[in-house]
Amino acid sequence: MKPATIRDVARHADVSVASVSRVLNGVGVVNEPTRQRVLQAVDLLKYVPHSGARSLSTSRTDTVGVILPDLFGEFFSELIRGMDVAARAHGLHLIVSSSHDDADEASAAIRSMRGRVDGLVVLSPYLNAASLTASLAGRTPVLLMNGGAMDAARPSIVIDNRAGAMTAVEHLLGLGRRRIAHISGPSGNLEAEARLAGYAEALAGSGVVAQVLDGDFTQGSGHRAVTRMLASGERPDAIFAANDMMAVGALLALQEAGVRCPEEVAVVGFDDVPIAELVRPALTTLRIDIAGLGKHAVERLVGLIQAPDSEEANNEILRPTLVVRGSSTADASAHSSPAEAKPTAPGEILMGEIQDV
Amino acid sequence: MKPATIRDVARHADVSVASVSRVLNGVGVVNEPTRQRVLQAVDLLKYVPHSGARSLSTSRTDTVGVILPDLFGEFFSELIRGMDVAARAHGLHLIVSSSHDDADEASAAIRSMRGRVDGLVVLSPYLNAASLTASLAGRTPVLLMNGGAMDAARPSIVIDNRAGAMTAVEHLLGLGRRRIAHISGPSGNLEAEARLAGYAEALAGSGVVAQVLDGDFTQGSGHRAVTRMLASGERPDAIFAANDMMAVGALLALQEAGVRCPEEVAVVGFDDVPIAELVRPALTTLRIDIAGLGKHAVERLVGLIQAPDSEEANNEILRPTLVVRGSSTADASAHSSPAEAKPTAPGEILMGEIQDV
DNA sequence: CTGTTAGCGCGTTCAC
DNA sequence: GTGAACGCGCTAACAG
Repeated sequence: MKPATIRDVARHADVSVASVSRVLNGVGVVNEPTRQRVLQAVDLLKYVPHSGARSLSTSRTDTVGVILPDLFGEFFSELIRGMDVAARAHGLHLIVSSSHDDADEASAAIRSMRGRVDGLVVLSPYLNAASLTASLAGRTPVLLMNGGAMDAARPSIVIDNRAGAMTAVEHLLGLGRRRIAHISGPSGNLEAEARLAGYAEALAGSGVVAQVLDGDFTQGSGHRAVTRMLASGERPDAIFAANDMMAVGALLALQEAGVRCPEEVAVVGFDDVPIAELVRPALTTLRIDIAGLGKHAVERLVGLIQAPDSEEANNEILRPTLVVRGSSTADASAHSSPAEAKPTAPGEILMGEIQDV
Repeated sequence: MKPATIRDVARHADVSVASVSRVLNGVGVVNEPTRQRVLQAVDLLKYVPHSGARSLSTSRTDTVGVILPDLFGEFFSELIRGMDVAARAHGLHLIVSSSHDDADEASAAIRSMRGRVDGLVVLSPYLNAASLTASLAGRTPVLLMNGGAMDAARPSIVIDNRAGAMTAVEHLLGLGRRRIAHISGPSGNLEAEARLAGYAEALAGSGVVAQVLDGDFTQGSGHRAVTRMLASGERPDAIFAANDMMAVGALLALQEAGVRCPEEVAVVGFDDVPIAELVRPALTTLRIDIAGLGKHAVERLVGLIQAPDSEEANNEILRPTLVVRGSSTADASAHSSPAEAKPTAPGEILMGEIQDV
């Protein structure tokens, strides 16, 4: 009852394993009669090549891996979707490994990938480059996306979080808001820290005093942060959350407290996950084409796999784009009104660009 | 520059490969001195076991695969998240293979998994059991989740789509709605067809005439269906969409047209994806604990892997639960008001149960 | 306790 | 054109 192997097929077709291999891989030349006999045996025995064995012998797995901190929220699912698209387009399988909150776990995960994948996309916002490099012995091509302290010696893609955050704050300042609070991401997270830095920097020149509420990138933390702040009597006129999920939590907290958005408090998020334009008011945010990013990452990884040293140390920086929606418009009529419901508001303002370094 | 192999380590530590293997796998007994020499060599050479080779020899991959139709929307990402949780808990890797819209693609995908995984969770709502079984030669444990025509001879989990749909319609009828339209899922999709059947059946007894709008499970299709319907002059007083994404699309279309929900038109979805409770009005839907489902699926699969014939042909049926939110309450004050904004509305009504067959 | 060796399933030189 | 044999890297008997 065990699955047939290539030898079973060879025996059945009365040829050698070499011929079977040739037929199946379409390499070399085989006489038509032999070819037919092999094909016949293959489907009689329902033979399916054992990809593990094949990998061992070819040292190609036709699989790429992705190391992620976690799988919550829409950011990572969108990213995976994009990566999957690219992987499939190149005939590759995708193996995901998540929930690596610290450097050690991530390192272990990376190591456990040896012999399983041809290349890796690593998102580890908590990992510093040094610790990462240590894990990355071997010659496995790796594309880094650990926003922040990037290892200049390795191919990478980073999001310009600081610039994005500054854009967000400047947008709010431009709206005349003067009490701008920030809901931060988890401490130790490089992306979160860069966004916080951008917030602080943008504020620095304006005389507006910074007010930071602790968050951890989850919707619940955004909700709690705002609820607590309101309870303490604080009344900012704008909130910049370090990501969209927290911004959504903030939006809900405001609604529960009866505080109108954007009239009383404007809200800006970061990432532009799909729900950003579905909530009401729709969320102003810094757009990252997440799925596109995932796709692009895999494509670069494929390039690395095919030509390991071609684009070494190519560090790419993506600048997020400001998308203005109802949660931060001066126009009060935009708030929760049916007219504003269309998925793509006509008044969307886009800024920013993608630049290569 | 090539990665060190176990033989390099053995040579370096001046022992045999067997001893290295013993030390690394903690099996058998090894003298402390030898053990130390091995460990030393391992980290000098930065040796990492080649899991591919190990798999070939142990015939275990420590990986489970999941075959999906696509990766759009929140349903699949939630499912993957749940599966990942369970996989990690069991020390397994997860490999995803998506975008298999027809039986052939899915079959190919399943076959290509041989030698890569220890077991498979297959979601293929387009696949009939016969064609599936053909692909599933070998002894690879497979857990089916192709809602609908389940192969009674294989372990499976199905969602009681028909019952769920009936519950939805009955809920709307109970609200006094008499013109209930249905936005269907893609034709040929078993889940979609079962939901449509449930809709029709629930209506049959009530004298209400069925009205079906074509959809394909995407938000856009729900939006278009409703827009077109309104344009044609039709005015239902309720819409039951075959999934939440289409329901969200419907909600937006209604808003754009200035039709009030739930006052004029109530809307009910299916799945209870995370955004269901974030849109306004919050969406009444049939809850499936998606992440829990994914987790449970992997756990059953693990059981199958450990004892292949233990629970054979255990067919499980999950009954979705009605969750009433703002989009279908009689109470008009619930609509878009701040008071209704809290994530978990106090007035939530839950029905249904999970049953084992 | 440790070393030798035979596979795991397949691709791939080489001679024939 | 075709086949025999070796190697991929590792585990698991089996001897010693």
